[in-house]
Amino acid sequence: MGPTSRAHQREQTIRTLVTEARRLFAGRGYGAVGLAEIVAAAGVTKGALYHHFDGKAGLFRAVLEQVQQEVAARVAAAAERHDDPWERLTAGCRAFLAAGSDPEVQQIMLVDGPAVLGWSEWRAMDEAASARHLAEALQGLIDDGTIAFQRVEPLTHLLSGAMNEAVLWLARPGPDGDHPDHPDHPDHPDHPDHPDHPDHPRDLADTMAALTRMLESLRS
Amino acid sequence: MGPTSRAHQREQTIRTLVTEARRLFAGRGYGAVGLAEIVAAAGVTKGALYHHFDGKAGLFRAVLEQVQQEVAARVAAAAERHDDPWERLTAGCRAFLAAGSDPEVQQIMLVDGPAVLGWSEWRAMDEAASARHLAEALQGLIDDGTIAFQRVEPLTHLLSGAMNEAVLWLARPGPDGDHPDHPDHPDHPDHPDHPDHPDHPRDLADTMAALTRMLESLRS
DNA sequence: TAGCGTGACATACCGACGGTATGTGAATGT
DNA sequence: ACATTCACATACCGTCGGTATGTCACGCTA
Repeated sequence: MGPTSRAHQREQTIRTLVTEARRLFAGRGYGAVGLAEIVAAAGVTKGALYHHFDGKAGLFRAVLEQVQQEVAARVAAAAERHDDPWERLTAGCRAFLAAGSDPEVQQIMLVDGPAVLGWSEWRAMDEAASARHLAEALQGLIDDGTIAFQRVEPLTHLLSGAMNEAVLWLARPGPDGDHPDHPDHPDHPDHPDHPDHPDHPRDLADTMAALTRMLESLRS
Repeated sequence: MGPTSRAHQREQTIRTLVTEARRLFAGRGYGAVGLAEIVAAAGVTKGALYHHFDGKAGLFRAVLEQVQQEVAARVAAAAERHDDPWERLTAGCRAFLAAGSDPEVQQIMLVDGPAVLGWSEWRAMDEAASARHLAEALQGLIDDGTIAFQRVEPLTHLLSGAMNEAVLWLARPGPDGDHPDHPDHPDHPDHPDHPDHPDHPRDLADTMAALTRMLESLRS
């Protein structure tokens, strides 16, 4: 079975640590989770954690990196299913809003990320993971004249910020408690009436419509 | 001089505590500032702090409330200098981007706020302070047909998020260190006279231009 | 294959921090 | 005047992030 080689053990420990930390950070936020809880869930001790990461923030950085990679992958996959640059952009935005429905994305990537690592480092990581693709897509549309000539950076940050906030708003808890403490998954949805978690199912569509209108308006 | 009445002492202590906490939180972030440092700067002890606030987060809440009030006041003041609803909106947005040049606004209101109090409470406070005015302005423009008919909430959050991110991006440190550690108070109490800095003077103009274009595009 | 260096942890411990319980003296109502 | 309450100060506690040190298995070399 699993060969107990050094490299394998190392990788295994790191993976478990990141996975459990991700689960706990997403559930109760960075500040409310202690290292003791993390290492207990991972079945190791603090010694192991500090052997592989430089402290709590370092572990969080690894978690954030993983989350960002996954979001970026989902967005890229959605974009690549289209050929027209404009379609690629809108599809990517749609995929981002959809990916944000994951509570892990909201809490780790959008709420705790900037506060724990500082805004500039968070921005740099987001840039490397996904904002770069957004900027490239926009630049392409500017170059071929699809949207009005302008610098990409301001536009990129405006759109990026708009979508980040939209993700958090879309995930807001409904009138009833959405996840009082743990986003646990009981087999029975509260209201079997409606399909699934969009508390306000029209919000996603309306938000995407407004976003599309904003993008559309940039056409020259 | 100061009448040493109970109410006066109370108010004085609270004000000093909030002021010093605001300065320290803005300078090094919520997590890096201890209560001991705050109460020492305010010239009181932890007993006083816990007598007036319910813990560190409670003090931060009071600080955030103050910062949000000030930003909202500046935005409102800028908006009220115009009569045309459209001008009021754009002027308000411009004032918000300018108000964000204050490092206290960036760190306290935009970075630590959501992480410390949780996104939903932060959102509720922002809603009460300023986002409500944005929503009302947009609703007015929708009602009189200036911009396309649509729900206000998605639009409000998209614009709010866009501007929040824009503020942080505009304040990014230049190639040289902007504020090595302490952006601590120069002798000039608040605004030197110009909002301040821009490391990249064209960024603010370009961002405002892009934002205006986005708004303009919503016209029906 | 015996030995040995190194990597991958576990254990024990420390200082600091957020929070609480209790004491105290001045201001205030009666 | 006296009692009460308020606005703190003091002393203390549990927990947490971080560190120093110990230990044992793996893997390379001779």
